[in-house]
Amino acid sequence: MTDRQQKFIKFIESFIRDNGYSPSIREIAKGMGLSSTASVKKMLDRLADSGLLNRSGNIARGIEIPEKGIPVIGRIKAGVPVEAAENVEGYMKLDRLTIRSGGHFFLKVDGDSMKEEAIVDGDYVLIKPSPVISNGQIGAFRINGEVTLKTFRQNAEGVYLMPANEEFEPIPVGEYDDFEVIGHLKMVLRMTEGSDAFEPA
Amino acid sequence: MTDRQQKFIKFIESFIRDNGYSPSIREIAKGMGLSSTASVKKMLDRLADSGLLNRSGNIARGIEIPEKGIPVIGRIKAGVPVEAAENVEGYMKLDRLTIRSGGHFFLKVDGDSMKEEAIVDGDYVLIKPSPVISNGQIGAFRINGEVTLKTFRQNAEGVYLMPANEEFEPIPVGEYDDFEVIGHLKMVLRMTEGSDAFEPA
DNA sequence: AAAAAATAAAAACAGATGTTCGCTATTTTA
DNA sequence: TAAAATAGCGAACATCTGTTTTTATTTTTT
Repeated sequence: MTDRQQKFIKFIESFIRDNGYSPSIREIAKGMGLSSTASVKKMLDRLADSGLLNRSGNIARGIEIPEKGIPVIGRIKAGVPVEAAENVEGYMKLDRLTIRSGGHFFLKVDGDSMKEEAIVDGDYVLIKPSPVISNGQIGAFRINGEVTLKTFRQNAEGVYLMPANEEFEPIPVGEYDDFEVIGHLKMVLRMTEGSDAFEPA
Repeated sequence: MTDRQQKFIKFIESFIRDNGYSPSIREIAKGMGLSSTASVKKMLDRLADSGLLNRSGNIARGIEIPEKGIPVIGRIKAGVPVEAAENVEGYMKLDRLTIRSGGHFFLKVDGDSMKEEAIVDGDYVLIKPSPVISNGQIGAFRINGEVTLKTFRQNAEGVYLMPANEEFEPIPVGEYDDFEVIGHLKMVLRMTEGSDAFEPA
């Protein structure tokens, strides 16, 4: 990718970030200091050929720039800066979930009853709503008027909600009238102190 | 918000999700089974008045639906469905980080040396690159040709990288020539089995 | 140095797109 | 029940927007 191409991409990316929709060809021309739309179109065609952006032909403001997301870095060779492209194993797009969130929600974890599962106080757990859950899966449940995160366990002795911490006792579901499977655990997310990126607004 | 308004929003949201750009008024009309663009415009104006969507007037495909993100649910009253609006404490937008990722990257955790900090094998840790780190902070380090996630500890005895697991020994930094602070921990993210939403692509 | 490719301009064109107007039917509110 | 708001249609209009064509200049490649 040439410098010039890079500049086009940057402009389009920041336009989309600022406006929520992509720029028209004339807006790109203006932004790049050009006075002809033809020049812009040629560049866009070339960028599209290279796969650096996607266009749905003839559609107004239909430019899409493929989101790479945040790099996932694996093996790192000694002496090589961690940013080195050769170490990037892939990219993680956190926003995919936001977009296709089919009723998912976060619960903020209160207490350490799932400590042995590496889920601790203050963590956010992403729950996928579902009325059923498999044996051994971790999920969110409503029992006796409270919502709790536990492992679902069902055997000959009955159904239990299992904590993952010696200090807590299994909850015998049979002893309560009020029981509901809310959903099951899909993700655990923990923000460390001073991390402002994910503050729920 | 009326049912009808809800349907408009849903259609527009899914169109944007599918295409990457918002629908034209005629496309909305078609999608909603209407034959006049005027009807659509009226509805869009009303939705915009209510703040349910944003339009930058006269701009083709300029509809934006404010992203709320994923709801964070806190206290939940007995008997109330978890989706109840009154329980939503806020919304978490995961995509904010993607956008403003200033060099952040994920490391996939290998091993259980930070188990006591509730960071386990297979977790993804988000690292903010930085050449410095405070005493007691968890960070990523390169030492002796390997990258490791540890707690940084500095006292009268020297500098150590502390594991959070009895089975591992502190690493005395002074004994190695090759040492570098890569960055510090900002987030821990764990995908549970069968969670396809965050597969690094 | 000559040929090829990239960059750019200006103008014209066609189609896509948002807006407006007049009119009617239905639903909701007072 | 009467008035007001909502929903809808169809047509006409103005603008926005992507495309194409022609020509010229600059840069890169051979």
